[in-house]
Amino acid sequence: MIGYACITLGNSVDPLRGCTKKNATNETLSSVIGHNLTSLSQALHYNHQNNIQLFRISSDIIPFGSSPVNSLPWKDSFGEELTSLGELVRRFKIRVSMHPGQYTVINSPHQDVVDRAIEDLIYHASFLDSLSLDASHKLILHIGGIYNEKEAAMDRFISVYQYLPENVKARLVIENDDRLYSVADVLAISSATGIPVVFDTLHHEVNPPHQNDKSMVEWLLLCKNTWKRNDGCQKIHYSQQSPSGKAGAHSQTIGIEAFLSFYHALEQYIPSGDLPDIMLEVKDKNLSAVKCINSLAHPGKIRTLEEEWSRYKYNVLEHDHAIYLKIRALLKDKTIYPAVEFYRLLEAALSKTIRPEAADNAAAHVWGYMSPFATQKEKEAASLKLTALHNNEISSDLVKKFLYRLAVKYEQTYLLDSFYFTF
DNA sequence: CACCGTCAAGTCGCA
DNA sequence: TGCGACTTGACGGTG
Repeated sequence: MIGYACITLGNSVDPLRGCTKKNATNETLSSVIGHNLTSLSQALHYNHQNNIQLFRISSDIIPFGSSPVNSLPWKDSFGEELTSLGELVRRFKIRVSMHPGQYTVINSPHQDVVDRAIEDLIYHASFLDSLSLDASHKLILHIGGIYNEKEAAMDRFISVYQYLPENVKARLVIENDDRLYSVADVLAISSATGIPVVFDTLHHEVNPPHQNDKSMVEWLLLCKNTWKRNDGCQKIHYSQQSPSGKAGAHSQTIGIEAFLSFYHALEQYIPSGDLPDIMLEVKDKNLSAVKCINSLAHPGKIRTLEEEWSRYKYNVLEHDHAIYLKIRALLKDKTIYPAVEFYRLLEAALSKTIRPEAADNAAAHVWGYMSPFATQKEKEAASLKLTALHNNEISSDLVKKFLYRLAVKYEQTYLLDSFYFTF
């Protein structure tokens, strides 16, 4: 399976809400939780409709879930919602996970930090428990800090682990990070504790073991051995270096070519029924998940690519008119399934900078959906905005927001389902 | 309504 | 001892 983390781009899932500590009244918390559970339900439906069976639930689903700031008995007051969310997860056969961030540290020398970290793990595990999910739905944790003494810090991790509640231990898996604990370190902790290891490809590239005597696939296979029957199949994190960012920064999108060569390398060592679940960590989230899934579909349907094209076409148009025409031509032949070539062209277009004339052209196409219904006032506003965009006097974001409001008003679902307003 | 500083968390490097 | 950087997306106050 291939999946993505926390956020579903596009217009089919309402973003999660949050609040600050000082605004965290019971009323606010309750309304945010209600909203967020609805959002999760939307995400599960989106994933199901798009053949995505791997999804990370955001730690922010319950604001201040492990803090005294939130004393709401949310498991009870949202019991029905949680039960039906769990049913959805099982019905859709989606494997979910949660991933406390870098600030949840159980190997700290400070007892209060450890206590809060344990509370945080309990919160995460109890959220998954509240959905009645089995132990293959995991909780991913980094090892923590080093504190000038790595051996001792690793020992502390191991001894704290022993005393974690059973429902946390049943779900806990550990991951190599991009600075401190390499896959070799994490495997050492795994052999002392039996905790399964999530292999993170980019962290491994940025922070390889000191004695790096193995290929990436060999390390990945060692991690595979740490997954036992009840844990479900091996999970890994896959991401690519952002060309513009610092080392370890995630890319905007998953480059399909590099992804496929990685995947095909795995296929040479692992039988197809036993390949790991791959969590993509990437800025464009579900968009890359769909891309990778479609690119691996072996008898793929051209219809799937046509639907993808309908979502991306105006984004492509505003980046590169020539590629827009190329993709249109590529999808003319309904007897083939040119997924990889399609995404290659898509990536080529979207990586180009937008020129004002092209942005104007795309906006004019989009405006064409609304213009038959628009009021005189809206027509005048549109004309002004499009001209200003053409002359590079206003940002295309501004024009998109204007067009988005009209698309909502006139219920242009074709546009609302597209990514034109997304990025 | 656009903009941008702030918020949460813990560690680590550097004064 | 203390402070800023690091990370992330949304909040929330300002203009």
